[in-house]
Amino acid sequence: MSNDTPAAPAAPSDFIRDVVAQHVADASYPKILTRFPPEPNGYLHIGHAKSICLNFGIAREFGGACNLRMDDTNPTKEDMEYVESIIFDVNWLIAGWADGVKTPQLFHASDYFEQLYGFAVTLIKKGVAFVCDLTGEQIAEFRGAPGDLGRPSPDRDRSVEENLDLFARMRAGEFADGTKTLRAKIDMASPNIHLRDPVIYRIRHTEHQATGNQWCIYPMYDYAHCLSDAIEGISHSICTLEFEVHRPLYDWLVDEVGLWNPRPRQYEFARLSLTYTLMSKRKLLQLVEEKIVTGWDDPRMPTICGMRRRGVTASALRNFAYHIGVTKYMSLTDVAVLEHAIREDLNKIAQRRLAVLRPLKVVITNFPEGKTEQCAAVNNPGDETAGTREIPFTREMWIEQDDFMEVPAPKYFRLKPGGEVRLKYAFIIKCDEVVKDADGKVTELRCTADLDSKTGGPTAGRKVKGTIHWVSAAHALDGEVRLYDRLFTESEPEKDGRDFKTVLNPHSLEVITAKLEPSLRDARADARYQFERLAYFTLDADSKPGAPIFNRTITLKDAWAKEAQRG
RNA sequence: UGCCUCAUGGUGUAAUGGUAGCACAGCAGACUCUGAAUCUGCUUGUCUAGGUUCGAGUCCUAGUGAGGCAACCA
Repeated sequence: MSNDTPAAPAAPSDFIRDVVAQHVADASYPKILTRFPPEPNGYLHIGHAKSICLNFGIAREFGGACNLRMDDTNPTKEDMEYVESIIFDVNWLIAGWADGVKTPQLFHASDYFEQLYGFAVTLIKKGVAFVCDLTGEQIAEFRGAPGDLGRPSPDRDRSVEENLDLFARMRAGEFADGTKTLRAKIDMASPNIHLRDPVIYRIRHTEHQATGNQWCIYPMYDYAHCLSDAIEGISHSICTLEFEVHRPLYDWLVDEVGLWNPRPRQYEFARLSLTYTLMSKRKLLQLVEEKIVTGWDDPRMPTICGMRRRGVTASALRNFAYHIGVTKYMSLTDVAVLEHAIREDLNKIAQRRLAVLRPLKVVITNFPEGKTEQCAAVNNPGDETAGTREIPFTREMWIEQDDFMEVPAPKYFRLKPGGEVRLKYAFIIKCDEVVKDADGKVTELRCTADLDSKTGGPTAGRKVKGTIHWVSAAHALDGEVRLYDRLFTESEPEKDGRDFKTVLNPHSLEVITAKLEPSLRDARADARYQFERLAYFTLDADSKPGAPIFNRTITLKDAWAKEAQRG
């Protein structure tokens, strides 16, 4: 019964949370510590949102914490721009929900380069790592294909002293890129290819986004990730399924360095796939570079910044993540689940407004010229505290073209010749006359209003089947409205290896000028609006004072569209 | 061809050897000054074949199907 932030939904049950719960029950770890470890080589998307919600959600539910860690071990692909966007997006997504469990400090794999170097020396001294002179091609060839056996590198039995010397000189910058690597000495005959003496350090004379020119050797993901987890005291290292085959290497490295008890363990879950959506960073980059979209934050992008600009709320994204669950099954989630989460959240918070997207002039012939009557409109029918506002009603009005049919379809109950309809929050009107231009196109409707039918009036209770929205022509504010739709016409854009560019939706963006109710002049960037009977909208950052631009987040469900299609 | 993993309605998930449930989608209906929301109801499922058990979606074996793994990427 409190007005505080709503209680967290009951923790969902999934195989990872089950493990964590067991570890909490057994007190296996002093504290549950997860981490979200993106590589700063691109913008975060809704697939990352799933992972963020999982990692921060577990920390939150089990009294733990979660580290945000830049997995920045490959300076050739990483950039500060991405670091900043990732920090912003994560904070936005968890704000008011799990910000309390986010470790204040920002972590980097690169914070540990010195320690990681030391561990590598330890491994060399133990005789389980060696410097290898093979080229990349040779390494691949010696590694062998799955099913075959690998062959050992000729350098595999170098002495500890020589390895130590060579590795130090690698660090000192004596060798060119690609001429030497440090490799773990594990098992060239392993059926798991990742165990066939994996490369753990390579030479890269490249400036690093965080460490500058301090290093010219950089650890590989497999080496850096598990040890970074261990250094931070991570209890549960949660990643996606493709790392499953890396787990034996993760365990081998942590155990060989051997400093941690309890030690971190890796768990894998299936990444998110969504219908009508591309998820790979590479493909999203392609959309940006080929200018199919306007940028990473184009409202059609499945990036967190794109969805935010589109008007999607963080809580909608979190609820979505909650609903789809966590498994090891490679599923394809219907984008309708996401859309439902968005509508559910927006329905609760959106301010209702009247706006006409495709205007048709209506003249109320029995309403005096020059007169303005204020109509009280509720801001949110589900939230009394949202209050009401006044909308001006005059003789000349805009209504939606779709809300009139000269020859009405079956079951159509909006305006038609001789028919009645209610103007929301105002009068019931009757269509007396249809005015057309030379081409026979309807240009104007002449109607009479039942002047007693306004809310509170004597005939206010009269039932008419249809209610439509409207805007006073004299008061209407012209505003740009960007109508976004899904980017692809096919639910699986890349099905059977098809090029997604062959199934782009040519109507994924339509820009129109709409007639807005005057109060929208004061629209706020942080608010969400529902243009009644149409869709949810949010103000775009491109807006200028007096020249608002609205992005359509998502349409309202439309039973009539379905019905009309059937007929 | 080797190794790893997964398989529950149309979709996503729950059921931890004991009545197969939830959500989305769909379909009906109620209500409605949003063809929205809300409410009610309905349809649809344990990949196959064996086995263990009083009892199997769950355990075992085999098969089938799907995904992953052979960057000095993560």
